[in-house]
Amino acid sequence: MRPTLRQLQYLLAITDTGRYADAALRVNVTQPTLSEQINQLELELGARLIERGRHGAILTPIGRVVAERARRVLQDMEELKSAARSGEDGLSGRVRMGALPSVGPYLLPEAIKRLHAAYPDFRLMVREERTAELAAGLAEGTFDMAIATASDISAAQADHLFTESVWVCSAPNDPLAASREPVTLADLAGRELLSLGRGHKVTAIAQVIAAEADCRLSSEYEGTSLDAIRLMATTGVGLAVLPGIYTMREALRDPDLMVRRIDHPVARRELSLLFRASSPLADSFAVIADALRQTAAGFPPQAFVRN
Amino acid sequence: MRPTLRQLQYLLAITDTGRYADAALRVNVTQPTLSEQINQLELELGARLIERGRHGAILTPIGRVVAERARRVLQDMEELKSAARSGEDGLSGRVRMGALPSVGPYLLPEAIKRLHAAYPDFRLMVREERTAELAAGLAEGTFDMAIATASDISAAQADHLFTESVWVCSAPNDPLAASREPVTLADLAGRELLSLGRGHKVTAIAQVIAAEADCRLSSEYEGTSLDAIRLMATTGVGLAVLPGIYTMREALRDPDLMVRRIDHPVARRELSLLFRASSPLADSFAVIADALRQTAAGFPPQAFVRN
DNA sequence: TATTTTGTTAGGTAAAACCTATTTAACTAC
DNA sequence: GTAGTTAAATAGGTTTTACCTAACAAAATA
Repeated sequence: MRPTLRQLQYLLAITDTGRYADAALRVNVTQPTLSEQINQLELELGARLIERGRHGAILTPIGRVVAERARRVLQDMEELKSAARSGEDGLSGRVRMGALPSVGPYLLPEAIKRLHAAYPDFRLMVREERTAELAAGLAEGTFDMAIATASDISAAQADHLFTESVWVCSAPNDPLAASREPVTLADLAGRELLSLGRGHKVTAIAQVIAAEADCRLSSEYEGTSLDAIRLMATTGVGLAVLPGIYTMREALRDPDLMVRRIDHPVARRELSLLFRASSPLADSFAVIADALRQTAAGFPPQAFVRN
Repeated sequence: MRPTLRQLQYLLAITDTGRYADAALRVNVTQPTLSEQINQLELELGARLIERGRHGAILTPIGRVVAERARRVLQDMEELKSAARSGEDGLSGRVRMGALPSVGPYLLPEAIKRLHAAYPDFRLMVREERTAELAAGLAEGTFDMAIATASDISAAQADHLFTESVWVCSAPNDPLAASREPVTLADLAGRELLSLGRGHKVTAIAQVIAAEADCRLSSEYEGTSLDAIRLMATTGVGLAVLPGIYTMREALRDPDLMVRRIDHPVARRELSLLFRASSPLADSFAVIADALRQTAAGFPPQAFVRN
């Protein structure tokens, strides 16, 4: 692209030295080269920039404003280079993560804090989406990575994080509240289950459980957030089906709610860190996955299923 | 200079289209060229910018910040180009003028106003200096032009503007105040003349007159501005020697001062617009000189010597 | 008039940027 | 699981251009 950056450098060298020969020395070319390139620059810009003569080289008024702007262009380029260089080692820059809304708010704040402490230049931009949107965003490049169930997004590469248990929550006066032991599917027979709206992973799990246990899944009271269905459960309209991490973080401390783990092979959710196989951020993913696992390790063990 | 502006353009084309082939089309090169240049860009910056694959081209986090900065660099370059183009026709930009302090304040404000009305993009930067500094500044390129006496700065090319008459001013009770006719040198014999400090053109003229008329030039009360020596003259300590334009603009309306023209071939000052012969601003100089002459034409004719 | 200083012009070379054609890689479809 | 499709990468050759050395022209000084 004309003018060339090099031509601008030449112009500045002449501006600073006031003499072609000295300027040529400074930019490590011969004086004729400089002369030719400056002529070309003037031709391209359609303006006389330099007044030549025995006195050396003097800038014209236009030459002065061009030189000033040239300085700025070169400065910007230097900044670009150093910005690129800053990302050389370790984690840095803005990495975009997609996360299921049933994990993100309860796991990521702490994990981000942990990562930020170790890598101050690192910024994780999180956006909550449902499984289908995460898959699409990952494919298109809207996300660099995502936290979701690996089996739902087969196109991506997965780094397994942990397997959540699934819990059922009821009002304290509910018959289920009589025990704290894990419930069997038989205990749920005929009951009404509450879950998030269509498209959410927890809803998909609740659907499978509902089919197995022969109970209905509420479509009348579809919640939009886990907090919403938790609060519905406290009123006794049904049983909230909640994932382990959320249950430990939010439901356990609610005195108006009783929680019991569901004891069944299908009542689990394997969460992984997902990314495109072609992504060059492999090292970063390992570090981030570690941070997420460490954060998860801080939760009560009941939140997870061993292995 | 690496990276090249063209490489940045290529990066942006890929950023916008998300596909090498489409990007190549947009920047009018073939896909392999693009591929090679981007590889080189990555090598130069030492960072992976693009994640390639069947899905097309997706930017890495570092790639995103580099692309953002690239946009800025190219934008700055566009601005540089249009800045250069803006000076193509007529007067524009910041032209630096040097002027004798005995002309500048009394002639230039009006001339600048006139020029600015005709050429809105034009800015004249004026700096007042004595003859020697004007000569040096013109040679070094500190000034694009100067208003001074051509014969004093022979190295420069001159465009004659006008020839000022020289006046002598006295207190109203001075014997010289008896008439309004031009004074001869005989009238000044034995008197004390007041002028600016050493190095000023008006002082040089006063010195010649003092030598011819056999009178002293005050070194005890050397003024630094024409206003200062005018005020000294009103106190009766001596006769102020003042140039025509200043006399018309400032001295004439002072009721405590009588002014008379000096009638002698040496009592004149030829002022020219001076510039380096090599300066490419020849067209501009003609326009500026015209504006100065027109401004001068607005003064009373006594300020000047015909021819 | 000779000399020095400063930038320009000429002619040739080596590096780069590009091109066409081909190859590789990773999905998709049958 | 093979064939087809759609991306980008590689190979080999051509053109452009940035650069060099050498010779030249202009202007100022000795």
